[in-house]
Amino acid sequence: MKTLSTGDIAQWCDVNLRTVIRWIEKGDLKGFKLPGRGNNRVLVEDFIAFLDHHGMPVPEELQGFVNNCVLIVDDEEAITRAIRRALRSAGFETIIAHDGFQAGSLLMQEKPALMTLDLSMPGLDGFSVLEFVRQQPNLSGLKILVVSALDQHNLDRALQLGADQVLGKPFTEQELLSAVTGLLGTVTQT
Amino acid sequence: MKTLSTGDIAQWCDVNLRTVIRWIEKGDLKGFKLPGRGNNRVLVEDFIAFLDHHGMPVPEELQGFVNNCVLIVDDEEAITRAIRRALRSAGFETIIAHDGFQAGSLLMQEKPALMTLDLSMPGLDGFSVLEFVRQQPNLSGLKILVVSALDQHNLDRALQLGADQVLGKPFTEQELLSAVTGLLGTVTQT
DNA sequence: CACAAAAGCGACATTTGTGACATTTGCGCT
DNA sequence: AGCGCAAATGTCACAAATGTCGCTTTTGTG
Repeated sequence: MKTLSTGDIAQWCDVNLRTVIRWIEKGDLKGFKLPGRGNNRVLVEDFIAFLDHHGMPVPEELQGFVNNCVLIVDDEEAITRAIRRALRSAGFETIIAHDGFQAGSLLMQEKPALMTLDLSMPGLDGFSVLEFVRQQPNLSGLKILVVSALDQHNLDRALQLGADQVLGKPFTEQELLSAVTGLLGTVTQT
Repeated sequence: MKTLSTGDIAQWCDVNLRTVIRWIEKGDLKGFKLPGRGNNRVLVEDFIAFLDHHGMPVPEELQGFVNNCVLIVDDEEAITRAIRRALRSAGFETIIAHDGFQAGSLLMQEKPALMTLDLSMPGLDGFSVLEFVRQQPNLSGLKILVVSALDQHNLDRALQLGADQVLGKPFTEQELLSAVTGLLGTVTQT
């Protein structure tokens, strides 16, 4: 659990220390205070989220902390393997969940940057997953890519419920990769 | 009753050991001194209270199963309400999950001390949940109480797969409470 | 008992927070 | 473009908090 001081951040952002403190005070940048006089600390992941959110470049020293993990949720082994192969070759970490319980636990445990979600898994309603996830404040950074064979109406509904992007089945490897890199784009190059 | 040394805390907080000692000296962080030359020790609960009080993030390794929180997994509203009512009156915290995804996420997020699990929920195979949970090393402290209307053969199988106890449906409030307190008894006393 | 690793401590170096004030930036207006 | 205003950012000095270093003592492990 690495943290950064205001001074570190001031250097990375090429900005005055005073300004960093103001960002934190105003809530733009998430941080917390040490007991003493309230010296500020920022979790690396929060800092990266901050950079990402403002389209700022991530310093090389912090590249290692960039989260490029993708959770693949689908009950069909064939699909998950295909997606994993494509994403791995593009340099992403992957985890696979074959049912709702695994999906939920792995999501909370591994905190992936993106989840691919099949809407129609037996016993798991993709829409209620979307609703549930979007209610969790600490998953706010999670990108969701819905992958489904359902019609446009259902895809639209998924978007409305909080999916970041949808992909109809069948899809090409190209389409998948461009969707994922589009969502994680600025952060993932190694 | 686990304790932490100043070095541990220094690592968790990403802060210098010297600073931790100063926090303790100043009374910000509650601790006690060993006989020798006064090496410091801090109770985990005091440390967590300290982190909490200052809005600092709690390392995941420490938030495991030191609570009296029970996760109730069942798709039938009536059942979950009944269980919750019984457990609440006995002083337990409760969370409810109505499907597999919620169960998985809440399990990892809240780290309850015990989970009641229905074996036959639509779309969620209780047995595979047992298998999955018992494979996760950081869930080793979790107690699982299986609640099911299935026959003895299936209950035995659940026990074999890692359930700590089973309870046939229907059950009385008494039976439920004695099962839960039996499992948590030794762990939750504070 | 011996040895390695961790912890305490003092002195000193460095960083950080704060307030008051100067400077720059963004933006609408003429 | 020029102007003016408000918001954001930079500057500076000082006090407080935190980090560093070297050394000693304690604790952990065989």
